[in-house]
Amino acid sequence: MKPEDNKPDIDNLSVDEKISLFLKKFANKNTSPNTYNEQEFGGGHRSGGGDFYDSNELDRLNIREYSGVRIEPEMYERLERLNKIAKSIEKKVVTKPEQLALFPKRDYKINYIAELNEAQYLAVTTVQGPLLVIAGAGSGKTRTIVYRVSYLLENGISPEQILLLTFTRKAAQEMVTRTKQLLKTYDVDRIMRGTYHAFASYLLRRHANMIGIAANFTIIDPIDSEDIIDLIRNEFKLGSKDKAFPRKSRIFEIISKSRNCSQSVRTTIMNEFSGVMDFMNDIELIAKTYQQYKQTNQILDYDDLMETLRDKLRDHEQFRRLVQQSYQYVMVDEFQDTNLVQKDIVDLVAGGSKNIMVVGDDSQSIYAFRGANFENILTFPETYPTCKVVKLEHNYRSNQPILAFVNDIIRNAKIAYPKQLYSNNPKHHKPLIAKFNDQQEEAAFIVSRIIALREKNIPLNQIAVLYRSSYHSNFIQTELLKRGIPYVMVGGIKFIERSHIKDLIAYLRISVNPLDAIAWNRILKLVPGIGQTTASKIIDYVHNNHSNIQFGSYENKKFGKDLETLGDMLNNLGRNDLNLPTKIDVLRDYYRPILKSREPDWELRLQDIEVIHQLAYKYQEVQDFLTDFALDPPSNKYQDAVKPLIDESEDQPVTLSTIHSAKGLEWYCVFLPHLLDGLFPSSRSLKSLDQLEEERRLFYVACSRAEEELYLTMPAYYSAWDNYFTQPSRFIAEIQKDKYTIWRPGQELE
DNA sequence: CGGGTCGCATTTTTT
DNA sequence: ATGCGACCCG
Repeated sequence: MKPEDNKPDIDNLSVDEKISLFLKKFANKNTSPNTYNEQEFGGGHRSGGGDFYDSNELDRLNIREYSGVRIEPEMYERLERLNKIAKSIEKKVVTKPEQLALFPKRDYKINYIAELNEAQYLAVTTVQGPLLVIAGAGSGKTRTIVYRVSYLLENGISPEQILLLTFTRKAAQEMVTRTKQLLKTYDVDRIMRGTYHAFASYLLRRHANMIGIAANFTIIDPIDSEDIIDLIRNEFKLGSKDKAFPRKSRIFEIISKSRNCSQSVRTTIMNEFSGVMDFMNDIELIAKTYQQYKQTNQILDYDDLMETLRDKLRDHEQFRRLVQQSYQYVMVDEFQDTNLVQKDIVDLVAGGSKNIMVVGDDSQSIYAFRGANFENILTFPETYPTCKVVKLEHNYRSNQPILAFVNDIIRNAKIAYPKQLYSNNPKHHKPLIAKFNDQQEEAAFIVSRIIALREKNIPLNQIAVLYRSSYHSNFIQTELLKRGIPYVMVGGIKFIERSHIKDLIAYLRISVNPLDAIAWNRILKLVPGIGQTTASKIIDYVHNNHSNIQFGSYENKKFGKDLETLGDMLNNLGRNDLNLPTKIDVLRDYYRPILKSREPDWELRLQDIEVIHQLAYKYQEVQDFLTDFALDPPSNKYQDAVKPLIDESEDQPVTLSTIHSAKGLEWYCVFLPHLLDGLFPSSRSLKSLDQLEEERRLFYVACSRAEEELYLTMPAYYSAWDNYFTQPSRFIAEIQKDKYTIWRPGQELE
């Protein structure tokens, strides 16, 4: 049967059937003779239960059989320079607490010496001057920060003087919550803490007058940014004929990357996006116009928040002094993930007191693709020559065999601070590596192990399946559904990015700022009869009308009535006597028919709006609500609220997550599927040493999430659109063979 | 000018 | 499957 025969019925197929259809399609695919190995697969046809790969393959893994990455001469220089710095820190490592306890001895509520290990104690009590804390995976990093905050408070530092910068709101909140538990009598809530972006938005709004910017600027997310780029491209009629012209998402990626790395668009394209070199001038034009557009419309995107704060701190002396005086003790979490602009901000804020502590693990830097510069942490000792260094290497998470495996991953890294994690937990077996005939068998193995664990009374929420890319979860999901195991997915599609949520937010944005052209453009096009051209005209009209929301000159058009209804609704949203939940009610009544006419699953989407409604009770001001929504795209909590995949059993769900979203978390047992070379490391990363190194760090992050059990699995083959992968990941091949166990088909596990 | 339909390319990771 | 852009008709 040809897949095409089924096309009309595809919606009626079960997930399983759909997947098997896909498989058939892939099996018929012509594959390049270079990568496809006839021998191993018996010509690609399965003929009943046998194994189609050489089961001894895992025994023979050898890193020399993998094609290496080309390394340019200047790369060697860089490696040498960085490794020199990395090694030099050994001289700065502090060992003696007595010299550093600068505060007078006093009665502490907390027995710091007893409750912390030696390295943690040093990190906690070294509070004057710059300090670099290299915190290996699972080494009690959060605990150290929490105790350090307590230590400062107990020594009479007022909470307002402490600044705690993190990458997620969750991390910031967790630290404060734990500090509160530790120290009940202090006003911990007055500590200034939050994400870089929240901190920037707070400072910029609060001191807007002083630094000469409008206090009511709009913060836009990347989707809005792409919309602006689209507008610009249409305006200039760029690339309308040329199929190869990059999409708005790619253009935005380039612009953002160039800004995060503080380099020109031209340089960025030449170095990292050579595929769009032909459109260099057009992209530069778009980038320039994009910046101007935001400026005229008082809009800041994520990168603007960072850049504006950096620039104002650098150039405005009064502002800088004020900020420096406000925050005498600065602590920065996950420093390896900062980009150049964020590093500048940190340096500027801490430039007065120089009481700055950065915590991070260079081996866990996995965000270079969006501009994170892990050299920031490596070069910290250069920026602050007098800095002290503490290394946290005692791991409280994983057992010794897993740590031995994890240490061996980092041994293969080309650049890293030297470190060896160790643990007092010697029990349990080595990580297990297994290969299967196909993805289904792999998934079946994983799920049966999950069931076995549950029978051993390991709660399901102590188990995670972590993968390189979100689409790698398909087979696992299918299998979990089939066997009735509840699960939650972390990462993936973001709630905030769904179009109906964006629509709702756009209405609210206009009620706060009637000059918000992006929001106007979005919602005007929802009115039947209004397209791009008319929308632009109406936006101009509103601007020239001193931003009064009324459409007098359009009342005779065929959409005049609808426009009037929209205007009335927006005016209601702007009323001061209605609270936010009531406004959402108004909004929902207006929006429901629009949604119904546009989306077949409108009822489901309406439920999402109910979630917004619930959230709205927490806010007094629409502005605050919008700021939070723009800065803290809350993916996880909404999925919790919506969670369609979990049945109502009392079972806690298994976690499915991308490795990126799993950072900082831990589970009793972790499965890493799809470990084929080309998938992980991704074939796209094999072009440069930097990218390959980052993939390895990602592998390190993944493996170090496991407390007691770690399973590394792979199917015998994987076909992608243009590629075919069969070789186990090189990251396994480069590990010493005594660090893991190979599973043989049919072998029983305890 | 708006809106529907068709065909094409597309998947890395996301605060 | 999906989203985006090109193309065409009213």
